[in-house]
Amino acid sequence: MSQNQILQSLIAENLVSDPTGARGRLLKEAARLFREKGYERTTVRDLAAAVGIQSGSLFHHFRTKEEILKAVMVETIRLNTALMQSAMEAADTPRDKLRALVRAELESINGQTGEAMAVLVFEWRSLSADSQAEVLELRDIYEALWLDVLGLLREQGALLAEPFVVRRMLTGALSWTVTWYRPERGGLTLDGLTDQVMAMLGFAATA
Amino acid sequence: MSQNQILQSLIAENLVSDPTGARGRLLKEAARLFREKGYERTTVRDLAAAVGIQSGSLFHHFRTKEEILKAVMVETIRLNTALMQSAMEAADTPRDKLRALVRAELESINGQTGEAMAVLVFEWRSLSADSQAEVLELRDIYEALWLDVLGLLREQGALLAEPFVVRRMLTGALSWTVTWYRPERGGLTLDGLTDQVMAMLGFAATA
DNA sequence: GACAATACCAAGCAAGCGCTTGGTTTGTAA
DNA sequence: TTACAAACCAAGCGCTTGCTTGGTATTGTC
Repeated sequence: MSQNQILQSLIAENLVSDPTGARGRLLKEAARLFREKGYERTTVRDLAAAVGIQSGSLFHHFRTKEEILKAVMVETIRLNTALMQSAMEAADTPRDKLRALVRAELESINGQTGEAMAVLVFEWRSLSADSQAEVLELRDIYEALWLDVLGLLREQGALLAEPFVVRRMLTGALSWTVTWYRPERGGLTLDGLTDQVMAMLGFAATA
Repeated sequence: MSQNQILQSLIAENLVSDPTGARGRLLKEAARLFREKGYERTTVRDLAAAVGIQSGSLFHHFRTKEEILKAVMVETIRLNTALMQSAMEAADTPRDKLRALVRAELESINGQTGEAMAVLVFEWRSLSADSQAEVLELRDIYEALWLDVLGLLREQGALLAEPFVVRRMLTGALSWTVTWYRPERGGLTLDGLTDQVMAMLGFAATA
């Protein structure tokens, strides 16, 4: 299934908003602004202006500002969980599955959903405790994908460190790319970057 | 030189504030609050209350709230650069130097200066562009320490990936530990965590 | 073409924000 | 004891914030 097909089916199931609709457009702009200026520094007036309405009109679509932040996070996780699952299923060996996961996460961080992913990392504390708990549940689903694959590699002896530690290190390392990786300037492509990550873990690049 | 000796000499040179003095205590509380609630959500009234003065009195010590954030970051970098330099010089082989750097960075992130280090990572955007430039200059000094060591290992063939990529991945991975590593509960010590990081990079633990 | 429901606007409220002001206390040294 | 600066307080100003309110277009449905 292509990336776009996955997105379409999630929209059909009402799990993520159509980016061409009013709600979807707002969430996209919100992700951009939250990443650019941070959640706190982004005012409801900024958000409204970004989609061309009055600030008060926002509250017809969302009850609070925080609900917007939460929606950005929830929808991002839903989309990326689906993308990862699909990427992983397409690979055969544990090693290739790991590469697929790394590649997929790098893509979600540095591609279309990059702004929303950065928000997920950097604006976590701005969520209320209740919302944090809800979002965490969703995250667990796709963390399990990683741990399964890393566990297999560990059994094979291809990994010297503990799977749960490696996953957490990779979470940090891959998220952090958002602060420095610029594919447009400089020769490192997404596949090249994926190779570098695999090499760092001791897996030589495939031909 | 012990950690404490390094701190004392920096205080003597007026490069960091004495943590027992008024300014030092404020910076320590500021780091705690900034990390706990974020810079924007921390009010000058919070900061003042934390050291037992009125909010207006803060501005006798600092001209603006942002100046407090900047001071937290600057002093943290100064201290940690000194600590890293010292840790690295004590090691002999490139491999041991790398381990010393990893261990030192994990300690600064998860030890005494942990709150300030977390602020450095998560509140970066709250600094004005001018302040960012100033702080970046300081960072470059200790980034060079890492790149030197990683470059040596690369030449030796002990590292499969590019030094600058590895350093950036490690920055993310090690910073991220602040969100999950809890030495007090759970058996993983700081040395154990350091071993795990080295193992992830393909370096087996020494006896 | 009537009628809801949905989407929006214009205006502004109450609270909280960073910071300023004018004046008082405290520490230090001659 | 006096002199003076550093450290602090009490009060509050001007502004921005998230959000509410009462009303008006716009849209889809039969």
